[in-house]
Amino acid sequence: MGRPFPRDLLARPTLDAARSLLGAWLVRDPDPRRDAPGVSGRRVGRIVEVEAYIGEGDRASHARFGRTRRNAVMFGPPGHAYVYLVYGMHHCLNVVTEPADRPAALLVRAIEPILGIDEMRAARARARSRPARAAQAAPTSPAPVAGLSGSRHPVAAHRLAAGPGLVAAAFDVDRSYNGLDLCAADAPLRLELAPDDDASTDMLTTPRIGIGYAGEPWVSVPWRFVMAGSPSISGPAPR
DNA sequence: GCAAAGATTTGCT
DNA sequence: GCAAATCTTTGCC
Repeated sequence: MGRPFPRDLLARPTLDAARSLLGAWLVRDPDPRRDAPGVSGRRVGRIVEVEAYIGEGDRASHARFGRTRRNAVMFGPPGHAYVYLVYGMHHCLNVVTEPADRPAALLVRAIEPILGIDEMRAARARARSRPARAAQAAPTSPAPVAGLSGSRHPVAAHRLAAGPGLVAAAFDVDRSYNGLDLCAADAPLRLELAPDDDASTDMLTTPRIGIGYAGEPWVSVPWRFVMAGSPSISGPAPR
């Protein structure tokens, strides 16, 4: 078992928390209460891309509407999962940051798979073959054919979670995990410190993706953080 | 009560 | 490069 991720690192200003979260591990244990039949292996990946959403004034953040039923978790204590559905089909996983009553979170945009590659492939196949609404229903979907993604070619291992919707699909994250404490050592979905503090990797910052509606300065602030050189960052596969 | 848009991904032209 | 898929949430009447 790895070391649970310290909540203190997430209770700080979100841009600082982002640099701590980059490189951390996301761990997903089997969860028989809600998993599809056949899910038995642990999934582990290294977070290589996150985006910061900070405060009610951030016109790109869901918190811009003030506290609502959807975003209530963002207003809660740090270290919990904020999960929502975008475009009616994809789930997105966020890690809440900053002290309670200050709505902020980090969107997990990409993960480098470490363990449980086959389980991730199977989960992505399931996510594609059923509507998002059924994701929360009882675990009755049939086990998919191992190794097939539904496309002509199997997805390369390093691209399995290379995007926010793909992270949720590969790790079987849906709204049933909204509010879950990701710093708890016994949570089925949780954060862990990387075994070796990998300070060798450089971090890059860029503007956030897919928030053109927010206008300036929000479309330009460099609040997207990526591990330089990772083959698993979102978007077209890097050469 | 209804219309519109969205922190995306995929496949086809 | 563009559009479709899909459904919840927000905003306005």
